[in-house]
Amino acid sequence: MQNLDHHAQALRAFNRFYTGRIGVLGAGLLASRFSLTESRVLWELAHRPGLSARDLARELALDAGYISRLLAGLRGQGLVRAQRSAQDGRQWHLSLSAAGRRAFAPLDQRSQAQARSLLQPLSAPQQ
Amino acid sequence: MQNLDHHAQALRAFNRFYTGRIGVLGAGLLASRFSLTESRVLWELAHRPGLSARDLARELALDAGYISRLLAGLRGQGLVRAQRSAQDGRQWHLSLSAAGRRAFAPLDQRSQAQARSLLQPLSAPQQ
DNA sequence: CTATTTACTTGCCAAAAGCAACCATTCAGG
DNA sequence: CCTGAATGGTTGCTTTTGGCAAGTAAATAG
Repeated sequence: MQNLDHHAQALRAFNRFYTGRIGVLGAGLLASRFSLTESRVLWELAHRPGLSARDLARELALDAGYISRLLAGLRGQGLVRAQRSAQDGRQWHLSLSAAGRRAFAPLDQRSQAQARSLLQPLSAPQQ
Repeated sequence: MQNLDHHAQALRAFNRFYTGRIGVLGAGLLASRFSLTESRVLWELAHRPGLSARDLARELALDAGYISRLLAGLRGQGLVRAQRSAQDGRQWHLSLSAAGRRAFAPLDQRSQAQARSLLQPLSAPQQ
């Protein structure tokens, strides 16, 4: 199921898990209308606008084709905007639209609220 | 499909995501013959023999039907044993066979121990 | 200018997992 | 003791998730 050449990225992802970003995402997700992976995409775009599809694929360790479809869906809902890169016409700089930010913001806030209780026990030695 | 189960579904998805990270990390080790969820099942049975299918479904936040199929597969491979409960003829007490322990031991040592410690804090506060 | 690489798309497919209907067993109330 | 509801598990079916490979357009190396 997973690709061997994603190894370095997987490690980065794991690091992010420890720094709390993934935990933050996960906590707030518990009331959203987005799928888990959609939320991960939205989170990335909310916090790092301008990423390309390929950046997302690497960052989230997902298949490029799958990302492409996800993004098509989010664009279709008017949540994500893409503008073609001036430097490289193959790339599209992605960002949340105003509607996307509106839709994602509550999710992110809920995340913050629960982040501590979720992440704190992680650092403690057991339980 | 809406309100009642949304929370549970999200939790399931989050759990998979959570463990998915760990799986990606230890991909080299875990990639062997077991899927991530199979590994979780094996871990539970390795450390808490005697659980029922329903216990597993709750513990791992997975669908009962899915668990049923997973277990059928593991039983079919001779890795898991089931004996009908004397107190309740509907239940089956599950445990690893000798072959199951042999097959799971290496995985357990490498990756699964930390997977468990990471998962632990999640189940209590979120549930 | 051509060949190759890169970013993304799309068709196809497999695995993962949920849902609902079902059977067998247990259990609770009359 | 019955009967109906709850519970544990199984099975048919479907959706979701995500990978792979082939294709297109754009960039870049030679």
